[in-house]
Amino acid sequence: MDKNLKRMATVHRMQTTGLELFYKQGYYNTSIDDILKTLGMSKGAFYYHFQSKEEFFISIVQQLVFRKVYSMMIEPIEDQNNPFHAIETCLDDALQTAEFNEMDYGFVLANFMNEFNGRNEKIMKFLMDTCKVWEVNIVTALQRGKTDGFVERHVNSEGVAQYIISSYFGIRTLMVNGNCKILRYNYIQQMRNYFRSLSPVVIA
Amino acid sequence: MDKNLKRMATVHRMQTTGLELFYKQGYYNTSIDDILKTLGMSKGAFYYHFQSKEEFFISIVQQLVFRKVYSMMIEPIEDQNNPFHAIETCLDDALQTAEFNEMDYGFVLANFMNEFNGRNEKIMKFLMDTCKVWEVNIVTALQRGKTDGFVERHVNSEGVAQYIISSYFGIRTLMVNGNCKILRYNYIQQMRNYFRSLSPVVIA
DNA sequence: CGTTTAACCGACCGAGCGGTCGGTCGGTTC
DNA sequence: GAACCGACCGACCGCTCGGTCGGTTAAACG
Repeated sequence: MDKNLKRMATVHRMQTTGLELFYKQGYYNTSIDDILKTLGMSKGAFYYHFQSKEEFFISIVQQLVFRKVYSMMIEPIEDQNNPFHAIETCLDDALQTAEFNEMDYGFVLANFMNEFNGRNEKIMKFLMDTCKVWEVNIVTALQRGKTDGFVERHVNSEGVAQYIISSYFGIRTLMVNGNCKILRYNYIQQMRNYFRSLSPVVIA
Repeated sequence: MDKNLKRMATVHRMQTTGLELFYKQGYYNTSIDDILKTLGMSKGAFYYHFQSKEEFFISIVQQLVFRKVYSMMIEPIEDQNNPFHAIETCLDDALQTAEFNEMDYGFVLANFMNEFNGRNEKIMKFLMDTCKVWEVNIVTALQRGKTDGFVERHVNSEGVAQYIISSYFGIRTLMVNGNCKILRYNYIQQMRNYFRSLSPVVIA
């Protein structure tokens, strides 16, 4: 038991450090030696715990990325009444994290999807799955919003979910240039405009 | 003169082939030897014409990417009356190109911005500049649209331009998963919704 | 005709990469 | 206390990559 705990702790430490470096420098631009140097560990330790660099990364996606996307991008909109309001708050929070240069897991996803596209199908599948889960959950929230009268009944929920995710991926790409604060402000403002066009008309 | 022409032709051929491979496989995943093999040329020829891989890429951005972004993403919206209609048509055309797996230069930009972010500041600058020119031109089109009565006067043109580019970058990221046709259709549909919220209210 | 030169060739270099493997060492078992 | 094992070490291997350099060739020139 104690042994098992130690093993898990080590593996987790490796994954956390790995993700941090992969996120900052990219997968292909980060060598295993880079990670090991940061960890103060050796090649032997790495290949004792993981089969290959690829398997290591996949374990990171499953153990860290997927869970974090779930807890940060999905759970906050699950039990809210007004899906538009929930989504807006959630994305604004995520962008705020991004502003302070910390890892924002929505973007981690987009980043990696761009890096692996056409280069590693196996890894792409895991990333796409995570993305799809996000999309499906937004659709669910929107559908519930329709019955609750927050969302116009005729809107195409899949389309809206895709548009939301798209704009989020895109704004994060633009934010790498700096000016994060104003980009974030403008983004939320425009998202509100967009959501307005999807809301039932208020009869004053 | 004849010599000069030949030189230019060779350089151009190298740039075109280089961009194609860089686009398909990524910059860091494409070796100079890959490109030279496709061209049927030698290392010597490459380093005769270009100082380094980096300089080679920058020349591609300046000579090909910037010009193509200009002619495909900017010019089509320059002399149109209704900016929303012009932008919609332009982006729909670009997505159609993307659907058939050809190079779509809006995405080329986003792709490379993702790849070089945090890895090569010099190259990033050139890409960001191109992006900024695109943004500025959308802003110009929107401002003109205000005076012409197509755009609500109170809208934040910079914010709208950023939101448009963001959503475009993002949808292209999603399109790498396939389902391009439906993604494109949904995207244009949602963009129309969004634009509706920015148009002057029609008094029936 | 010989000389020069732009354009190109391809063997080679050294650094860095992912991955292997023989070995070490502290703790547990019997 | 001998045998064993999980966790980890680090030298090493094969390979790829960006970049170098001493040629070669064909056309232009005088």
